[in-house]
Formats: sequence, C-alpha cells, structure tokens
Amino acid sequence: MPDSYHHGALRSALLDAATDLLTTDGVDGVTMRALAERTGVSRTAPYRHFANKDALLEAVAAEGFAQLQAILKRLAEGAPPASTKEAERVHFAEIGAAYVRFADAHPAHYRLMYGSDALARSAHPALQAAADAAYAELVRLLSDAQARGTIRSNVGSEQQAYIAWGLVHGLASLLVDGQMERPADVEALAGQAILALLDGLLVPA
Amino acid sequence: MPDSYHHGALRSALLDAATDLLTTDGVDGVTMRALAERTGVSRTAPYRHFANKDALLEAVAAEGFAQLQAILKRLAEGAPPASTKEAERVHFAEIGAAYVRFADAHPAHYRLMYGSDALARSAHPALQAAADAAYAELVRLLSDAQARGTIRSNVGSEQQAYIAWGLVHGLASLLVDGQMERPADVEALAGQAILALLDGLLVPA
DNA sequence: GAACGGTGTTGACGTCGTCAACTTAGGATT
DNA sequence: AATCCTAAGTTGACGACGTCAACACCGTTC
Repeated sequence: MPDSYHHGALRSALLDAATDLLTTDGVDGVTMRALAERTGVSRTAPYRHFANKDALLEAVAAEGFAQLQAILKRLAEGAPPASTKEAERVHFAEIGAAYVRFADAHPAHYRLMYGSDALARSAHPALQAAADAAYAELVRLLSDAQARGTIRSNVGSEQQAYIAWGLVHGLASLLVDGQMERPADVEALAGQAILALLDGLLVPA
Repeated sequence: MPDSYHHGALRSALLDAATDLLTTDGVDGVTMRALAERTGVSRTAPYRHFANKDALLEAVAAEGFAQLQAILKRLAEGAPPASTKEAERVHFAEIGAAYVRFADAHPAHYRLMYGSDALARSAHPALQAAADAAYAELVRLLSDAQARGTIRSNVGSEQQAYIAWGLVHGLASLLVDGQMERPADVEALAGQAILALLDGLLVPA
C-alpha cells in the first residue's frame, strides 16, 4: 500500500531514517522535517508517534545502548572463569577494544548516547536505565575479577569501574569528537591502553 | 560614555557575555541575539567583530585552552626533577586532579573545547594550535618521566600520552556530560585514577 | 569641511521545532 | 448497511535562530 493516506509503519520508519541521517549527517542533520521528507509524510506527522524531537532521539539512543550492552555481555560471558592470568589480560584488552570499536563504527550514535549530544538523563529515565544496564556489565566484569583475585582490591570495584570506563570512554570520545589524530589501528591502541592500566605505567620497583 | 552610539569595547564585552552565558545556560544559551542584548547593542552588531557565531565560539574556546595550558604548565614545572618516586606518583595524581578540576569547574567551557560542542578543528586552525599547545604539556611531562626512568618505555611516550589523556578526559567527560553519578570528591577520584594507571590494576605477580 | 571607513541599526529571509485546527480512512457499534 | 470514533496524516502559523543587505552615525584624515 504505497500511496495510502496512512503510512502503516511510520514509527519504525522514522527510527530507521533517524539512524541513517545520524550516520551520514550527524546529529544536526536529524531534523523533524528531514525525517518527514525521508519517510514521505508531512512535517508534523512524526508527532503522532513521538511527543517531540527529544523523545525520538531518546528512542534512537536507547537502541544504541541495547546494542552496546549486547556486545559487552557476549564478551563478558566468553571469559572462561579459571583461565591463566595472561589469558585474562588479553580478554580485558579485547573488551576494551570492542568498546572503542563500537564508538568508532557509530560515532554520531555514540555521541548521542554519551557525548554532549546526549539528552539529560534526569528527564529520560528509560535512557538512564538502558545506560545503567550497559554499565552494569562492566562493573560485573571487574567485581568478578576482584573476587577471583586477578585484580587488586585496594579500591572498590565500583571505583575501578569508573576508572576503566573513564579510560575507554575517554579514548572513544577523543576519537569520535575528532580531538586526536586518528591512530593507525584504533583497536590496537585501545587494547594497549587497557594493558597499560592493568600493568601500570611505572617501572616496577 | 554609556549611551554613545559606538560601544567602544564590544569585542571583549561579547566574549565576556558569551563566557557568562556559557556558564549559566550552556552552549545552547549562547545566541547571537542574547549576546547582543546583554551587551546593549542590536542583533547584528556582533557581526562587526566576528564573522559568524562559530568564529566567536572559537575565540571563547581558545581562551579556555590557554587557561588549561597555563594550569598544566605551572604544575609541570613545579616538579623537582630529582625527587623520590613516591613524590612523583603524588605529583602525577595532582596534575590529573587539576585537569579534572578544570573541567568540573567550567563544564560548558570544557565541552566547547573538547566535547561534541567543539568546532571542527580542520576549519579552525587557530583552535587546533591552542589545543595542541595544551596537549604538548602532557606529552612533555611523560617523555621527561620516561627519560628519568620513572615510567616504562615499553611503549612510546606519545602512546602513553594518549592513554593518560584518555583517562583524565574520559573522567572529565563523564562528569561534564552528566553520565555518572557525581562522586563525593571529584578530585580524589581523578587522583586515584592516575595512581591506578601508574601502579596497575592487576595483583602483582 | 568633505570624504572615508569602522561601527551600529533596521528589515528581511530561510530554517528549525512545534501548536492548533482540520481531514481522512478504516474498524467498531448500532 | 449506515453511523460514529479515533488513530494517523495534513496545512497553516508562530516564535526563535543565524545571517545578509541596505542604511545611519561619527571620529579621523586630508
């Protein structure tokens, strides 16, 4: 039913179009009017499915959190619990690399999720929940490693999670915001960063 | 000369007003029209001093880079070259804390400098230079420490700079973008993060 | 004192998000 | 089968925004 008065699946068509525009033109390219045009409806038709632009962007961001969480969860569960210390090192590095790879592959999406383009969490509790779910994977990873005795317990795993998250998020941010020259191998840099955090920068005493 | 036709110092008044608005209302609060009103001139008067809004924001961001660089430089030079290893640890932690303190004290400004609100570096070479100058302080800090034998040389100081910068920038970003619950003591967290990076997360073999 | 150029003003345009009022079409109710 | 209800889509309009074009003012310089 192409030219019917009612679109039929406008809501999901809008989300798809928004993701497309986000990818090609960045968050500024996502305008209600452009979405309407892309989906072949009039300017204000999207308002029948989303209260306003923020609500639409919230849905797009939430999809991103779900994707990221799935990636982290799959990797976190791929850890054989009683492997060697070296295997654990490599595993942590892979997770960090996967996080940065996600940001690098979907920069505008990542910015919408975590950057200044992000919506105020307080006004969007559903988003907060989606973000928390992704973060929880990271905390679990670290508290498990503490329990196994792999990593130190001199500070709580919550604080370690802040630190580890800060590191990968920092690299991801610098990358998607174009703040650093693009390294030759993004994932290798992320992996090295994790290894540096695990091993320490100081020369051992 | 209050009510004279010509303002006299509009350019700097605009920069001050922009900094104010940035602080109170965020980057979205900085509109050309609001700046004009604040400085008591008409809508388009600012265009006599800045080609467009981006040029004005560029000047504001550049001021931020200069401030940050000054902070880092002062701290970097405060390092007695032949101090104890423990003093060096603390010193690094202080620098990291100072970086995060700057971001925390001027969140909107920091976002304009480094976040998604930042202008495209390619289009603003002067900004690139200002940002590079601030970053150079960090690289110097690390390469000096490598030369002294304080920190490892298994990877280059350039990569260590990426990593260290990633960590403090990540924490700063999470903070200014409201992604994490505000920790009780921001600077303490930043300092701990640096110490964790220096010492390593892994339980020593 | 006349011309000039830097500075400030007013008017207008196109873009954006969004509200209000109207229309359409298809399913449920009589 | 005729009716009505309602979700979904449309057009028109508004205010905010960045910014261009044309004009007004005024201190400086010949």
